[in-house]
Amino acid sequence: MALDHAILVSLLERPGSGYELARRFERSIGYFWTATHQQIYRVLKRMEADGLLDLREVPQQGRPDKKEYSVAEAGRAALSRWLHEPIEPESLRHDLAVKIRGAAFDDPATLIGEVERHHHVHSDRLAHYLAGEQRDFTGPDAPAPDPGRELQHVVLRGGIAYERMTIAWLDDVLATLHRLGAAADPPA
Amino acid sequence: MALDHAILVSLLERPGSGYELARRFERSIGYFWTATHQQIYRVLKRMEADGLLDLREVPQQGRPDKKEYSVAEAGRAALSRWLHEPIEPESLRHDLAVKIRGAAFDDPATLIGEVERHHHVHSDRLAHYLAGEQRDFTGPDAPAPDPGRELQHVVLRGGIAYERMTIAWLDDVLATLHRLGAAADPPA
DNA sequence: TGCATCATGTAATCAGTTACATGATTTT
DNA sequence: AAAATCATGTAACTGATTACATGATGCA
Repeated sequence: MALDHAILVSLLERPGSGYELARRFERSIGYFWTATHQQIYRVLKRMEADGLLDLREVPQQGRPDKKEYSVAEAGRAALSRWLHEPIEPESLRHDLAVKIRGAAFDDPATLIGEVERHHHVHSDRLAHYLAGEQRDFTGPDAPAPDPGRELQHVVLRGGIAYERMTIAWLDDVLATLHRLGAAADPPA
Repeated sequence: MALDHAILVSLLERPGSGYELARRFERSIGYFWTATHQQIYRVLKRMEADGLLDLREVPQQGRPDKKEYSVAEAGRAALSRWLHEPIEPESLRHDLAVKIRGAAFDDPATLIGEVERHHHVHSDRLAHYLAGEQRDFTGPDAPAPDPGRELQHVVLRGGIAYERMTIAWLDDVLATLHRLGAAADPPA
């Protein structure tokens, strides 16, 4: 149930509405935990009912009221408890790896376009992370470091390392697929 | 629904029972896709009912019959269709990253033991992958390469790269946690 | 005698995704 | 006039996890 904890962390960093949280889950915290707005609304409601979150209805002109959630004392305690519990190192779920092994039973060249597409997506993500790192941590206009920011930065460095590793591996995959294609289908 | 496809790939590589598949999902294919036996039995039953798999009941002495599944023509076609469809590059679900950001609201030193534990697990996995690579692909007793094995190898190289990257990142995380601890709690 | 392994499953619950639904405001 | 953004939700479905359940064989 790490979505609960991801929400607690995000709301401790800054209180906000379900909508705002959903947007944060598209960037920032979403780099390492995803959730859709439907899921978020459901969980917020449950956590508020359980007393983990406080709710403040903010009336707005011409718009539906905004429900701003913040972390209640019980929520903070729940997060702390979770931080002290060991968690399992996660196991991967990697569709592309399944596809690559499956390609042995089809034409490996089928996958070249797909792998290139993934390569492109990961290159974009890397560029995006690096820009964010520059803006928020290493650039001249970055705010002064404090423990919270240091921890955010080390997590972002993890994302950067992951994207770099993935890109290098996809290069390896592409080279392998081309090699197999060339062997099966030698030039005239 | 990539579990279906992971099962198809595994059964194409070698037919087997639910029990055998469950064990393969603890190693080999399980390096990049996890599933428990309960899940596997359920999915096998459904896929057999849908005509994607063939079932052969193998009577055994003193033991319950073994149900050996193999891929039917329709299953092969379904796999091929899936290989030609684009899939979304997966988004991460990384509990530990959530914890690290959460540590800003608790004592960061809490996490040192946890991070060391993960470091240990990933080091073990890396050693295990490297031994497997030696045994199956690069060592003197490794079978001759063919396209299927080349693809298995490139997937394994991905696992190795992932573990190496993760270990290096966890070193970075540990150094960061120690630095924060030292700053908060200077030596006497 | 007890534990691990082989071999199979059901039931209940929880988490996550997809589709549907509404309605105002702001920007192009 | 249309599209994007702000803001909230329900309902149905699918997928994954956890707990429970059975029973033989073989090893220490």
